[in-house]
Amino acid sequence: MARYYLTCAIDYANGEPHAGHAFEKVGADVIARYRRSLGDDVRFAIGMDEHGQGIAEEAARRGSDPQAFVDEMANVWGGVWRRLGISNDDFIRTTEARHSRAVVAIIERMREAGDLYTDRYAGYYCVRCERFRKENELADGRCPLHPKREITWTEEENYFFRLSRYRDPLLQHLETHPEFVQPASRRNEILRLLEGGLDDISASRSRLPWGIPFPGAQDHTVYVWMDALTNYLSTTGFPEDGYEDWWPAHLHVIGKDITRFHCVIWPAMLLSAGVELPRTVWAHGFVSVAGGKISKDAGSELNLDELNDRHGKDAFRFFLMREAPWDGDRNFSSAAELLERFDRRYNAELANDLGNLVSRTAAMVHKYREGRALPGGETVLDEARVSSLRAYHDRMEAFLLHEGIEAILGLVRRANAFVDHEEPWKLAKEGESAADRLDSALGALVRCLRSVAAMLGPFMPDKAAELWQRMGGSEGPPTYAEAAAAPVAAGLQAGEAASAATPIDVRKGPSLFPRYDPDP
RNA sequence: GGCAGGGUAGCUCAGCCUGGUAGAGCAAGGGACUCAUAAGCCCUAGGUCGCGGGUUCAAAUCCCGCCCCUGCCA
Repeated sequence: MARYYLTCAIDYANGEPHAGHAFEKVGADVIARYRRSLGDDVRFAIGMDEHGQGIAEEAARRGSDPQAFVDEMANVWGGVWRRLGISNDDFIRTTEARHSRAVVAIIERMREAGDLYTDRYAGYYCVRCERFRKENELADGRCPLHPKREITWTEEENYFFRLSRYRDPLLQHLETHPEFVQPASRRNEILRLLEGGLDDISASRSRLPWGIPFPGAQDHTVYVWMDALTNYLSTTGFPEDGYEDWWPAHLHVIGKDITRFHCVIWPAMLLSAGVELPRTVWAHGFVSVAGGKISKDAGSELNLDELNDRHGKDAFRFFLMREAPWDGDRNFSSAAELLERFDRRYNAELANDLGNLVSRTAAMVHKYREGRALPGGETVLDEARVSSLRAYHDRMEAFLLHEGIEAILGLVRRANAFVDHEEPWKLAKEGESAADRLDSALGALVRCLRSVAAMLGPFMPDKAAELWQRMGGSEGPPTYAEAAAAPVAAGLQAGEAASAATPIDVRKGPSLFPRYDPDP
């Protein structure tokens, strides 16, 4: 069984999660579930970044002890992810002992490699960015990203990491591994950044107690980004034996705003420490409202739990993946527009197209064949089904999740047209003479819905499982193998997909996606 | 300021690489049907393809300039 380790960026524990965070978690979860549906042994890790001055200050502001504060935040965030159906196998927190052990280990390896040295640093320090800014980087004497914060002149003796030394190796790695940074637009940005040269960066902070003590200099703490990045390694058990069962990671899912940390600093740290590099860093775009990240402004109208409850969590997951491209951005002009599109998509695509297809199929199988769909012969719908499976598989392997959904919906539309074209109700009236044709049509529809369930599983786990079971599937999530989709996944001939079908007992049930009628 | 991507039907976008009748989905209007969640199916879009030049028999599609938006870096 192939192993597959993927991660999300860990979240900074100084505030509440919003729809933008959900976009990343759901996308990564879709990939995790997709890999599982293919039979991979998946490890999916998410977590919290709990160190740094920003946390210490927020805790103080709330009159709380930092540890108590991050404990509370971990509960809040973890709860949200549970309600969204995020199937993470681990939840790493940077205040855990297993994490600081890994951080200390990697720092020590970097030191042994001769990549750490001490120097005096002076500059303006932005607490929110957790980084120094040069004078010419300031706007009106403040950090351009956080203009509301005072920025303070700071001088300190720091440890530095010889990042500059890794410019050429990194460039070479990106050249020889084009899949390392994706999508390609992000890779180009990193290439250009590297071509411009790299400065060494500080690896420690003094007078900042809320962090991991720097090995060999207990009055310093490890630079928060180096601390945070190492989480990907610490969930594998690094540096203990056996961590290589999961490392290198196949995929780091991150936001496009932190590519430099994941595509430059992190791999440089790993190169320095003599640890293998992750295979791919995927930088997704943002879901935004009125041009800004979804946050406090839109937050009142776009509360995550309310969005989750509006049409059910699976519908919300579907909406996020359907509406926003996984390789780009999606801006809504207002919170109202977002909700309107959510409602429309829900009614048009889930209730009308898919939900109705499920009920009309189940109803016909019961009305004309007492609930049992016979295999019948292959139809044009089987051809459409196989090509959808192919397209879906292609798109999902390329991490184009929104296009994967499109492949599913295309098949659903096709199936509805197929019903109207075949007119099974007429075939039923014709009796014996049309019996074969009726069986073929109903069989094709049931096979189609089984494949839809398999493809939909990563996006809408509960609804897909329900659909799967109604269409004669066994307990548990649908898989490629069982959904007559295995030949496609395995690259075999298309025709074999349908021939595996045997009589299928179909169950009727309440509407899978009841139409939403907003205050008639 | 440098680099990258983008500006196409009311909305969200595809097409542009490999020039030659402008497409899809949603929303809207009409029709035939009845298995179904009054859902589905079929028909209906006359949009200066950001602006101005150029190349060509022919440009949304290639070249040049400009305007606007977004991102990365300064």
